[in-house]
Amino acid sequence: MKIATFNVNSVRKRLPTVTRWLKTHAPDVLCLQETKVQDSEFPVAALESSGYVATFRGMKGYNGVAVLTKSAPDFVSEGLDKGPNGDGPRLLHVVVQGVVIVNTYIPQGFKIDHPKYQYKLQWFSRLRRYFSRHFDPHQPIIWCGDMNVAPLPMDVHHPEKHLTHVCYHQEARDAYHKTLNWGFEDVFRRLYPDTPQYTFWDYRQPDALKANRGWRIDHILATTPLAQKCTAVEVDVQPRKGKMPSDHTVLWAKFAI
Amino acid sequence: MKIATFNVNSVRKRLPTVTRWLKTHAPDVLCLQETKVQDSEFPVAALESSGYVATFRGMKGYNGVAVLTKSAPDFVSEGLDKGPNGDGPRLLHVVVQGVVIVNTYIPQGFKIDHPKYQYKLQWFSRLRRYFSRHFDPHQPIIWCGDMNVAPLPMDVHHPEKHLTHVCYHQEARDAYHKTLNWGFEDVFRRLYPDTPQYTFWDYRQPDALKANRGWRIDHILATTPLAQKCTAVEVDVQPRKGKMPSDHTVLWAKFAI
DNA sequence: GTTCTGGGGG
DNA sequence: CCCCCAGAAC
Repeated sequence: MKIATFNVNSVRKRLPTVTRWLKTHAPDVLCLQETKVQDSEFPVAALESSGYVATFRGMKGYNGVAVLTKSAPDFVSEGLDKGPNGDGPRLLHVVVQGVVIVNTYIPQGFKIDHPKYQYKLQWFSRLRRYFSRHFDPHQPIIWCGDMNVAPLPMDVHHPEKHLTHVCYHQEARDAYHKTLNWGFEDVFRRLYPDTPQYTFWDYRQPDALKANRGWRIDHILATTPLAQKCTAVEVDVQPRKGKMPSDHTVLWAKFAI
Repeated sequence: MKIATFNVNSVRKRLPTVTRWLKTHAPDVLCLQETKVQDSEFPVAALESSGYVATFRGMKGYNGVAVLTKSAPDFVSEGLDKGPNGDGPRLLHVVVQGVVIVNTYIPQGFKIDHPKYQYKLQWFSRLRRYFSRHFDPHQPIIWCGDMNVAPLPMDVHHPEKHLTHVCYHQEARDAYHKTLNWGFEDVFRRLYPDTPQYTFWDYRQPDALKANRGWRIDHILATTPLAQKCTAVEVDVQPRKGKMPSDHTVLWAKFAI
């Protein structure tokens, strides 16, 4: 089973990138974040003709998540909680081929002294509760998406310069790790303990890609029974290098199931 | 000498269309209207590498005219008058290969009961004065551009439905013809007195192009000595049919000089 | 429909 | 830098 995650920064703007990637890589599952589109405008048809079923939950202008699968999921749920405060456009939980997949777009947090940052930190604890409430770490579960956290110094260029950045600040890393420690493993780091490899390069940073000034903030995490079956993980930089790129690129992992 | 006119509706958005057209048709002169770009942002380099010198006068967001020539013009002037009321971004007057070329983007006029319509009508009389002040009808002069006037019933689909439209209203046609009668001939009508042929199809009209519901409002006019040497005129519908089209298309004419 | 503007967001 | 939105223009 091949599963991928990609913060598209508008699924409508990135439709050619997405369909080409699906064609080339034929993943079983592609999780998207920042689709930035209302459900009524989600490009279902284009993805259908690429051979994928789209499960999506979006809103006007911001956020939005989607899961593309080769066949319809056996189960679908959205948001951390029921109701309007559940942040539907940030979490999709599906079951495909017996595997639970939780696709999240974690709040970025703006600045460490802003209420949005507290919201981000709380999001991780709410998510940990979500996992506890619904699953057991012995189940095969994948948690993936844009976590807006670079877990280790090697996961950001010039870490010492970013100590107060919402994606590297100690509290954010702690909150992320606490949720991860519910029962997940970072499959990229499992296979490549020492390889610096980014998944995001800021549009605003000039020559960010050329100079490789990026961040590893997109992750695929798996519970131990699944992580043990992970045979390959790769960051595909191609989409970021191509034309009309998202600021993120695709991360994928293969599992022997 | 081959000269063309094209309302691009943003020269930046239409750069691929323009460069492809230059490559395919190799005109001596291409006049552009609605470039919608400040002079500091005009895409000089891209047009230079197509082998053309760009003379341009634009503003932020609206209007803007340009003349592309194979070599630098011998003379350049902008606007109907000196100063801020001269409407520089609506008129460029250049001299190339001994031929005067006046490229205009005539005000559209909004609605016939609006002050903008009076401004449009006045524009034609100011332009006639411009011709009188600067030229003689015996000189070889070309006046071309987006005139925002369909001169004859055959120049608009359903003329009877557009009697109060600012581009077909009698006063607008009269104003246009009065300026034309200073000493110009419509070279398209000279060669094709009875052929309905549009140059503009409204984006908003569904299937406008397919159903050919358009307007002939872009024109190439020449003083008699030059008009007599006109050997070919054509509306090239290709750019309007292609992807990312302007709402106008290219009109070109060839002169045996 | 398509492109601008300006403002918000990352 | 690139995306969204709403509003204006044609």
